[in-house]
Amino acid sequence: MARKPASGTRKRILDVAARLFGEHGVRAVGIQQVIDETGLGKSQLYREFDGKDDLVAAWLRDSDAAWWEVADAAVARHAEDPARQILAVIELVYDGARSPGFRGCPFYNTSTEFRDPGHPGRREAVTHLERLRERLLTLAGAAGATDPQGLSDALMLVIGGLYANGAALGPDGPVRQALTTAEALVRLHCPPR
Amino acid sequence: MARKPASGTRKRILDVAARLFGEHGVRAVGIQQVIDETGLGKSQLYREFDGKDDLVAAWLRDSDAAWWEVADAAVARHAEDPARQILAVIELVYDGARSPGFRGCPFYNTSTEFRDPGHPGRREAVTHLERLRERLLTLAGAAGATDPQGLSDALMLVIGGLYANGAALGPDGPVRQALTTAEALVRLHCPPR
DNA sequence: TCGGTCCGGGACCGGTCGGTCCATATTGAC
DNA sequence: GTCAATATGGACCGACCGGTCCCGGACCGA
Repeated sequence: MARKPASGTRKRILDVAARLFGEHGVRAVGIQQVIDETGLGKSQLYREFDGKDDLVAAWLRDSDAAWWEVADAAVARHAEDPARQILAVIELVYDGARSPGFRGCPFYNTSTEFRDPGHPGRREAVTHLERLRERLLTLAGAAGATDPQGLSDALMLVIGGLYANGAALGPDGPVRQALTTAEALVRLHCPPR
Repeated sequence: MARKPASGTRKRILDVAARLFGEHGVRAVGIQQVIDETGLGKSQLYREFDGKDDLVAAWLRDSDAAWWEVADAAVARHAEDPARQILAVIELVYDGARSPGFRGCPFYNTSTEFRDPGHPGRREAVTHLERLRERLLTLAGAAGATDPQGLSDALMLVIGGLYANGAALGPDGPVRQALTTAEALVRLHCPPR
C-alpha cells in the first residue's frame, strides 16, 4: 500500500464548483475549468464523482444543507413567534437577493438550466424547493393562518419573485418591496388573536 | 438575377429557434439543431443573423412584441377599470405558467443563462422586464394606488414567482395562489373610493 | 437556350465539451 | 534501502460547439 488517504480533496472540488456554478451557471462552466482552479488532476474529480451531473447534484445537496443551517438558526432566534419566524426566512432570502454580486438562487437557476425531470441536478433543486414549501406550510400553520397552504404558496411566490427579480433587475428592482409584501401577506392570512 | 426573393426565411428560422430555445433553453440548443429543423442551409442563418447571440436577441425581441400584443389586448378589454386591467395582466402570466408544458419565462430564463450584462440576449430580456415593470407602474397609478411603485414592484414579485415556481414545481405548486395573492395586493394598495 | 444568382448541403476550422486512461511520482511495508 | 501499490497530473479520446467557406444544382430573366 501507499500514499496519503486523500483528505480534503472532495471538499476542495466542491468549494470551487460552488463558486463557479453559482457565479456563471452550470452549463457555462466546464469540468476542465473546475479542475484547473482546484489545482488537482482530472482523475481526482472522477474518483470522487460519477460525472458532471453527479458533481452538480452534490453541489446542490451541500448548498441545501448549508442553507437550512442558516435558516434554522434564523428561525430558532424567534422560537416564540411563528409569524416572526416566517419573516425571518423571507429576510434571509431578501438579504441574499440584495447582496452585491447576486447571481440568482442555485436551485431555481439549475432547474431552469436542466429541464429534464430526471436530471440529478434538477431533482436536487426541486427537492430543496419542496422542502422549503413544506417548511413554510408548517410555520404558517403554527402562526395560526386560516389557510396555511395558501399562505405558504403566497410566500413561495414572493421568494421566487425575489430570486428572479434580484438576479435580473438587481437590488434596486422589485426586490425592494419584498419585506413589505411578505408582512402584508402574513397579516392578511393570520387573523388577530 | 435569379431565384426566389428569399421570402419567409427569417421568420422560419425564428419560429424554430423560438420553439427550441423556449423548450430546452438557449445554451442547450446548438445552431446545427436549429438549421436542421428549418430545412434551410447554414448560410441562410448567418446571412439573416450575425451569430447565435444575435439570433437569441432577435428571438426575444419577437417574443417581447408578441407578448405585448396579447397583453395590450387583454388590458384593452377592461378599459374602464385599471385595477381590473392589472389583474388581466397577472391572469395572462398565470395562464401561461399553468399551461401543460410550461418551461419558464424566456426573459427570466435567458437572463439566468447569460449573466454578462453586455450579452445581447440578456439586454433584451432585461429591457422587456423593465418595460413590464413600467407598465404596471402606470396601471397602478391609474388604479389609484397610494404607492404605485410599491404595488408595481409587489406585482413583479408575484409575476417572477409565478414563472419561477411554475417552471420548477409545476401547475400544482405555489402558482395556484397567484390570483388570490395579486387581488389581495391590489386591494391593499388601492384605497376604496 | 443560356448566363447569372441564389439556394441547400456539407466539408472544414479551431476550440471546448465530458470522460478515459496511462506514465509517473510518492508513499508505506518490510 | 528496496519494492510494490496507489494516488497523481495531464495527455488523449470522440463528439460537438459556433462559425466560415465552397460546391453543385435549381431557378430566374433575357
